[in-house]
Amino acid sequence: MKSQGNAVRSAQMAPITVDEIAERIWLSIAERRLRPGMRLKEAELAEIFGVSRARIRQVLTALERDGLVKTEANKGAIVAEPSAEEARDIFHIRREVEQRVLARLIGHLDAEKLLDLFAHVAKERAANAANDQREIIKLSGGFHLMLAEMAGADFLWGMMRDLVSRTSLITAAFRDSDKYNCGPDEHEELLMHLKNGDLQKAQHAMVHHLEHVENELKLSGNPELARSLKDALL
Amino acid sequence: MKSQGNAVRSAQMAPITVDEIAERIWLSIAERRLRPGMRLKEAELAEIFGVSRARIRQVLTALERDGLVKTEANKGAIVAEPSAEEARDIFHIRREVEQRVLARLIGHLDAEKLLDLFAHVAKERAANAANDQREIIKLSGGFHLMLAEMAGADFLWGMMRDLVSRTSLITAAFRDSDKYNCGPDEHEELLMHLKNGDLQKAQHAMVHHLEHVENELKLSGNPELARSLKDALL
DNA sequence: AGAAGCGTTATTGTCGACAATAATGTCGAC
DNA sequence: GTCGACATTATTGTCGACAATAACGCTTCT
Repeated sequence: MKSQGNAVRSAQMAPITVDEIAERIWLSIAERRLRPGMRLKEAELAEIFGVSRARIRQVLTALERDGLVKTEANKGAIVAEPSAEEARDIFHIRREVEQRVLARLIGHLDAEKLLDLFAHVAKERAANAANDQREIIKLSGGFHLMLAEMAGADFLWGMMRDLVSRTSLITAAFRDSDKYNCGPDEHEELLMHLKNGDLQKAQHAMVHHLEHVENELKLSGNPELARSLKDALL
Repeated sequence: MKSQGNAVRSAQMAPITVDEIAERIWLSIAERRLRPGMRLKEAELAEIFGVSRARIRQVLTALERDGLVKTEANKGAIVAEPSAEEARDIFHIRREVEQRVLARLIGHLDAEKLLDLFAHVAKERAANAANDQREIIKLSGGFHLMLAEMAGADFLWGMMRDLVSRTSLITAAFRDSDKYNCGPDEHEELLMHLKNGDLQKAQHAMVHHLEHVENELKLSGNPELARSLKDALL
């Protein structure tokens, strides 16, 4: 079929932004619709999203910064293929960063922010009830990002965006079950400790939460199981 | 004066790469020739380096990723203005990442790599003796990056590149003396522990080293001293 | 039949020109 | 004289076209 309208997005509507495209791709990776090793051709993406290649190039640069894709000079971009070792590094560093976020947050945390956080967890719960995978993924990452944002620490926020992205990829690559496991219960428990102003317990809950997520992955044994075409075919 | 040759780099020589331009700017920032808050106009940079604006745009994107510049939509890029709090966050995270690097490195470290590391420190010593600031800066960061690279951990290496860049900026912004202080002695001490295969001592030396660097900065008291015009005039 | 060299095609990299936006300066009204 | 609206300028954002490079298939020789 050679098309009648060549782009998915029709003509005169407001063009999609770089961030929106990046999020769409991120979600596709997290949902395992885009698998590690898959090729991301610029022209193809440009057509799909109805934008110029220059836009797509910015998207790919951003995705590479967040560890979701890997680009090689003159060879284009593929969905990144994290190793189990790398996954452990990421979780290790993430635990440290998240603890720092909490330490910085506990200072300037007011009633309003706490309410927003609880409201966010409520949304997570709703998404879980509705079994809306895409929303679950977005909100799970969003919770951790929200903490970093409220902490008012730009550097840590940037780190967290990176780490959340990479965690999404890792989860997509190494979980075996289909249920996404950054559940609202542990988030809420964390919030209770924050509400009480107990940094130590909050940090402990955070570490436990992240270890829980990590332990549900099959990072043991085989370093990386067949995901790309070449791996699948030997 | 309206010029006779409009670019600094003459015509038919091989064009400078994005990475080279980024390094030049990084060094200028680390040497305090470019101060925090200074505006980086694309056209200006394009002229200086004799490349197109598209190239410069890539450079600025990379520099932003490493925390050296901050860009605002439709308003261009300026040299980043780190706060003292941010500086402390960065050192805190850097200590954790560096320890992880060492833990990963200690496994596959052979005689050849160790020799390369000692050779690198020797170069640092030579640069210090010659008082070559630019070389000192490059080699100091390079040592830490070298450790990450030898550890074979891509993720940690990316983190370290980011952290080293940001540390350079912080050092430029907050040190009062002119002598650069990531000295070869402490690097060599670290190597001795690595040579002995003593991870604990190596990590301890690393933490001590980084704390030493941090403590030589004036991060106390005033959150950030006047650097931009608006700060200077209140 | 297999492999190496070559031409073709597909894909990424680069650039210059134009559009959109924000900053600046100017004029006029009160 | 000062404030506000408007025109002008400077700067960034976007795009389409072209160049460079790498992947692929084909032919040919052994």
